[in-house]
Order: sequence, then C-alpha cells, then structure tokens
Amino acid sequence: MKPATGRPMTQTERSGGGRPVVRFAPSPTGFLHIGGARTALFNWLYAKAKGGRFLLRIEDTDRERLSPEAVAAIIDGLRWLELDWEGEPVSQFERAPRHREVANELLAKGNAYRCYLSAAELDAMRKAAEAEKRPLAIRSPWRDRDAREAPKGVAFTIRLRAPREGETVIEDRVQGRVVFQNKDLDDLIILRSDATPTYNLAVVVDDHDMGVTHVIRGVDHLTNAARQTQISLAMGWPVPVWAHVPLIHGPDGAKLSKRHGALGVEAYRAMGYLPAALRNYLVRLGWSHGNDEIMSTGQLIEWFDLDGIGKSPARFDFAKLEDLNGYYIRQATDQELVRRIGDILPEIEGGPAIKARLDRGGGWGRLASAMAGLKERAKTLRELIDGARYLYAERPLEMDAKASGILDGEARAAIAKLVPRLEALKEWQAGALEAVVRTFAEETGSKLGRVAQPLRAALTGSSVSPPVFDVMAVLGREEALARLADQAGR
RNA sequence: GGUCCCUUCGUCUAUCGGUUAGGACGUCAGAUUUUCAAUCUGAAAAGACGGGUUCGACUCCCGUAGGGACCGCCA
Repeated sequence: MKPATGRPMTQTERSGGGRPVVRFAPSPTGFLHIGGARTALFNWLYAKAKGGRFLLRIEDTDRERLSPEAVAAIIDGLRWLELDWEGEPVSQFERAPRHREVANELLAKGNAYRCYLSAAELDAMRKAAEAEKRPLAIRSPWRDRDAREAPKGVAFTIRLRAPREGETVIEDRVQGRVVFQNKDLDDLIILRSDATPTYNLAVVVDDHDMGVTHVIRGVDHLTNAARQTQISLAMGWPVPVWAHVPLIHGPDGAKLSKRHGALGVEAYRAMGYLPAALRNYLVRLGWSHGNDEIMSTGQLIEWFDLDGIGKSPARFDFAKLEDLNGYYIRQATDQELVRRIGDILPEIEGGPAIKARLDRGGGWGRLASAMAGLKERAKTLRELIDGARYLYAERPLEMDAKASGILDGEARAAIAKLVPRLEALKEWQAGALEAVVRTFAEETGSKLGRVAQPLRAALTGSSVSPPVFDVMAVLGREEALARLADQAGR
C-alpha cells in the first residue's frame, strides 16, 4: 500500500494497518505524576481500543538522577490505576550497548560525525549568542573537518549530521502538521563523550527495536519528535505515528505545581480517590466523546481514539474529580469500599489507630453493614472513613458542638422516655425501630425530626449521619442502648 | 530572544459554515427529607480582540493581545 501523502510511511501503514504498539516511557526521577498518569492512560486505552500492545519502558539512562524508589513508585502507580502493560518493563540503561552500536552505524554511514567541541566551548557559544540576542544553533566545525585533524586523546561526542536545508515535518494526530525548518535544528549529540547514549538516540533505537508504531506523549516532546525523525530517517527506519497531547495545567493556568495537583498518583490514592474515578476524570481532561461524561472502562475502550484529543491545555479541577469520585463510590460494592479503606488506612494520618479499633470486636463487619448508608454521603474514601467515625468511636461519645446543642434538657428527657420502648423491642432492625420512634413522636405531638436529631446526636456525637434507624441497627442493640443511656436525662 | 502550539460559560468540553451555541462540574433558587447527602426541577453563566473570505461565520484566512511548550554531553 502507498501512503496518501509524501511523508514517510508509518509502521502501521507498512504493516497494513495492523495492531499498534504503544509504550509509556517515564523517566524515574520522581513519582508517577498526574500528567504522566494521563499519558499512560491514553496509551493504554489506545492499545486496548485498537487491539494493540501496551509496553513499559523506564528511561533510566541518567544514572545520577535515577532512584530505585521512583521506579517502584511508577510501577505501583500504574498497577493501582489498573493500567497493565505487556511483558517486563524495558530498562533503557541496559540497552546502552545497542544504542552505541547504532551511533557507530550512523558514523559509518556518514550520517554522524565525531565532534571535539568541549563542554566549555559550547557554553561560551551559548553565552555569546545570548549576549548578542541572536538565535542559537550550534554549528560544530567538526561536521566538515577532516577527522585526521582531530586532537589526539581528547574525548569526543558523536553528533548527528542533520540536514541543513529543507524541513522536517511532523504529521501529528493531535497537533496536525507541524513544520520545522532544518536550519533551526542543530546537529544533536547522540553519544556523549563518555560513550553513553543521549535521550533522543535511545528513544529512537528503543522504539524501533520494540516495534513501537504510535508515540503518544506530552507536547513537551514535540521538538524532540523532529530530532527523532531525523535520527530515524538517517537510519532508514520508519517514523512512528505521533500524537503529542497537551499538558495539564494548574487551576491558575500556570504549570501544574505541587500544591495544585502535580502529586504522585499515590497521593490521590491516599486522598481516597478510586482508580476508576481518576481514570474517568483524566481521560476527559483533553479527550472527549460528544457529551459523555461518565464512561465505563468498556465504553472508553470502545470509544477512545486519538481524534478526540484536543490541542489546548486543560486545567486540573479537584471539584470535578470529587464529584466523579462520589459517583464511583456510590456505584462501588460495599466490599470493595471496605477493602480499599483497609488498603489506605495504614498510610493516612490517624489511620492506624482507626484500623486498630476496627480490628477489635467486629468493626469491619459493622463497617460493611453501614456502608450502604455511608457511601451515599462521601466523595472520597477519606470522607467515608470520617463518616464512619461513629462506628469506631468509643463510649462515652465525644459530642461535637452541634450535637451538644441538640441535646438540651428536653431532648435528653425524650431519649430517657424512649429508651424503655426501644429496650422492649424484640427485633432490633431499622424498620421496627423507626415504627417505635414514629409512634412515640406522634404521641408526644412532635415532628419526627424533633426526636430523630437528638437520637442521632446521642448515637453518633454528630448532627450528620446516615439515617438514625440504620445507625441503630448497625450499632446493635447493646451498643446503641448504651450510647442512648449515656445521654439520657433523668 | 528564537522556534512551535493554544484561546467557546469560573472549570472540563460539544459544535467540524446556517443551532434559541448543547452537556458536565461548580454556583444560586426550589422540590423531597429524621440530619447531611443523594435525587429531581429551574436559573445565572461563553465564542479574547480587530480585520477579511462568504448570502451566512464560534467554525476558514490574516493580524493583535494573552497563555503555554521547547531551545543541555537532562529525560
């Protein structure tokens, strides 16, 4: 098949539109931040949507900035987000010999050359250009100099012999056709003076060797796409399909900072967000499918495509994430919620203490039975834990300001009168409890709320809770009556 | 400074030359209610600006303004 335009054939076109291969290639210098998570998600979705493969490569060539914890954090983050990749993660560092091999091949082809410019000289050139306010393009004299003139025993770098005329065109599935004038691009270093490969070389070689057909990544790599295209062309390799997605900004439109949300995904996990909610939120940040907002993973896989990605940057909005998370919490099964609370409890402030109390005396079981009422009122797992406080609180309950306001003398007296009737109940369950209290309210000529609020206060120490009768049922006869007795007036 | 990109309600977005410019979050009001939520109903809220092209522009072109990315022997 022939490509419709004059651009180089892409791998998909060569393989007759076969299964795409995509990859997520983070550098392990920090955690998996929210932007990276979205990039990973887009790649993952694209692979799933098109029946392709999603690979993971760790760009760990910078040994100084490498941290093993960061690698672990990225992998944990992807796992938590449930973005599974195929095979073992590829270590870019371990492939250095192959990168070197390609650099030498380029050298042998005459598409690269040894450059003896020192770092200090380069620095001076850059400074001079800046001082004169003229555009900088490093033009190494060694591009055309005879290799025999080379100083002996001096370290050299290998530079790509990039074309000086014409243009390098990026046909981008998101950005459209982006044209770079070759005169603006300099001969980039592909092999450092210590014979280690640079990023752009490593990426091109790895993507080629891994059979990557589509490169989906942040726009911050757009100019790299031009450089990488030049390397691919110099090797006679096909150029992948590009898709450079816009970056995520903070609420103020500026770059996402720590205080905005440039946190690692593990922070979102600890804040009590559900992976499905975060995925749904993230995918809508820059991608759309008509007016659809809440989409199941199945729908996302069915609908996702590069065409739906917009070109303008999006701002991160916690309020919308929260709303979505609330929805996913309401949809989640009680068991899943209990499990996830158990997962994050050890890593949040005050969590271990709560866990210890839940561990004692069937707390988890009570949590599970209270979940139906609880999840209706929480936007995050943290709020869920907070809302469940009455379950694991110890007697005598601490009353918050509103609760003690509700429990005035009259209210306490009412509780005292009500307790015997509750005690007389054979079946301790919500319906029966409600009937008793309703009757009581009618008899005393008060609205249900007048009785229910004091009960709530006495039972939970708060003015806010799930329906009181459910609360009583979950607490069980003994505990509920004890709490009421604690607050009952004489 | 150079190169490249972006600009629809406060926010995320739909629209792909003809719509009362739609939806979602948030906000406000109301309904419901034992509290708070959830739910339902309704309201306010947008095409940065200036020129073209066209019978007709949010949509196409140019310019201005604002914003962003990149400009390493980092990735």
